[in-house]
Amino acid sequence: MLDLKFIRENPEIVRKSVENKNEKGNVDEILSLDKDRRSLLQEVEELKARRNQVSKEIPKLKKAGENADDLLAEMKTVSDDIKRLDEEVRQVNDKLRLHLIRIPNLPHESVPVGKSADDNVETKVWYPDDFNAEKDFTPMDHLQLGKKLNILDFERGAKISGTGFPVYVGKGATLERALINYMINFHIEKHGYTEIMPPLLVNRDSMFGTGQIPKLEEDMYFMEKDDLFAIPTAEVPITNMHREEILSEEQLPVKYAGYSPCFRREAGSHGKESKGFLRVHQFNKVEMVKMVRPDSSYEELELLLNDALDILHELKIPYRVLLLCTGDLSFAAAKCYDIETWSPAEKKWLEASSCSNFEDFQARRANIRYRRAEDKKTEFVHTLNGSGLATSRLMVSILENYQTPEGKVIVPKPLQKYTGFEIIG
RNA sequence: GGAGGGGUGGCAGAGUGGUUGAAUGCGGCGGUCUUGAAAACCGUUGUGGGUUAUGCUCACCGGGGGUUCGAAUCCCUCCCCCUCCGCCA
Repeated sequence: MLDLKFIRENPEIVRKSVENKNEKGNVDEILSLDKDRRSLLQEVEELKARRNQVSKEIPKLKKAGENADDLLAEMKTVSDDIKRLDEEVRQVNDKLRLHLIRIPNLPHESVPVGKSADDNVETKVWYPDDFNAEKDFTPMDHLQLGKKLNILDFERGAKISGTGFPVYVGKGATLERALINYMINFHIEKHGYTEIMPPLLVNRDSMFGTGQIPKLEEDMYFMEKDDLFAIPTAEVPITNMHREEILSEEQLPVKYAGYSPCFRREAGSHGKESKGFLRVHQFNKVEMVKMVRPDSSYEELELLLNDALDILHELKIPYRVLLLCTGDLSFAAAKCYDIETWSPAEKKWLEASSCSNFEDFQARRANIRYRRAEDKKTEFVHTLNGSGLATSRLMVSILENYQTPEGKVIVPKPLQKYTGFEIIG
C-alpha cells in the first residue's frame, strides 16, 4: 500500500508506475475520493468539536442547578447530523481503501521499464569451472530420470491429490530432504539467519499484510470453515510475525530463514510449461525474509541475492540472474532479481528464486515499524525476501546436470553428508 | 467442544456514563546535584488524521455495531489470550 499523501502530491508518478507495471489502479478515483473525504471530515469535525464543548458544559450547568434543556435539544440534532456524516465518511473511506489497496508498489528508479519478461535484463551468468555445455550424450529430462530411477512419481501424486502434486520416492525423497536441510543450515551457519518453522495455514490479515490478497486470492487454497489460507510461500507467515509491532532499531536487520511447503492453485496457467516439476501445486522452498532500516534496504537486497547464489556456487549449478523490468515486477515489489538455473534437457533457464525489496509497501499494509534510535520516532521498516531456494526447480537442475551417461545421478558433494549416499541408480 | 476470567499508552497496571487521551509505577528524554557515574530530586514523554497551521481541531482504551446530549465505562456481536473440564497425535 502506498502512502495516500504521496499519491495526493505525486499523482503523475503513481499513474506512470501503475501503467509501467501493467496494473489497473485508478489514481483519479483516489484523488477525487480523497477530496470528498477531506471535505466531509472538515464538516463533521466541526460538529464534533461543538458537541465535545457542550458535553463539558452540561455537567457544569447541572451541578449549578441550571436548566440545560436548550442545549440538550440542540445537541440532539447535532448528534443526528454527526451520525449521518460519519456514515458518509465511512462509505467514502471504504471506497478509498478499496482503490488504495489495488495500487501497486512503485518500481525503484534502477528498474528498467519494460512490458514483459522479454524486457528483463540479464545481470549475471555463472558456470562452474568444469562445466560442459555440450554433453557427449543426450541428457534425459527430470521426468524420464525420475521414472527410470524410481525417485519421482507424478502419476501416483495425481491419483492421490490431482495433477501437480508430486510424490518423492526412496532416494528422491531423501535427496529432497537433504537439499532442504543443507540450504537451511547454510543460511543459519554461514549467513546468520534465524531459523523459523512457521504455520502453514494463515488468516486473512496475514495474507493481506504481504499483499497476496486481494489481487491473488484466486491463486490461494482456502479453508472456508476456518477462514484460513494455505501459504503460497513462507514469506507470508514469516513477514507477518511482526505485524502490528514496533521493533527497536537494535533488532534490525531481522533475518529469518524458514523451510515450508508452498501451495499454489496456479489457476488458469495449465498447459504452458506445466509438465513435471515445472509447474506444481505443492513444492518445497527455503525462504529468507529480512526487515531492515529503510536507508539500507538496497544494500540488503544485494546481500540477499548473494546469499541465495552462494548455494548454487557450492552445488555447482549454472545460473543466471535477471533484473526484472517494470512489466514483470510483482504487485508489491519495488525491485526484484530472479535467479534461473540451467536445465540441459529442456535447454533453458528455470526460475529457482526471486529476491525482492518491497520497501515499505508490505510494512505499511502489515503495520511493521521500528523505533529510530536517534529521535525515538517510529517509521516503517523495509521488508525483503528471497527464495533460498525453491527445491522443485533446483531438483530439475540437479538431476539433469549431475546425470551420468548411464542415466545415474551423482549427489552433489555438499549434499552427500545429508543423504548418506553418493549416487542414485 | 463445555464453564469461568481477561484484553487499556513502549511495558506493567488503575479507571462511580460527564474537564479521562486516560491515575500510578517502570522505561525513554531533558535538567539539578556530582570530578564522572549511580542514587535522589524536578520537568517532560502515545499514535494517526484534518486544517487558511509558532495555532486550532478530530479520532483511537482487542475489531465491528448499538443505547445516550455525552461511552474506556452500559448493551449486542465477533476475534484473541488465560484457567479448569472434555477430546486428541
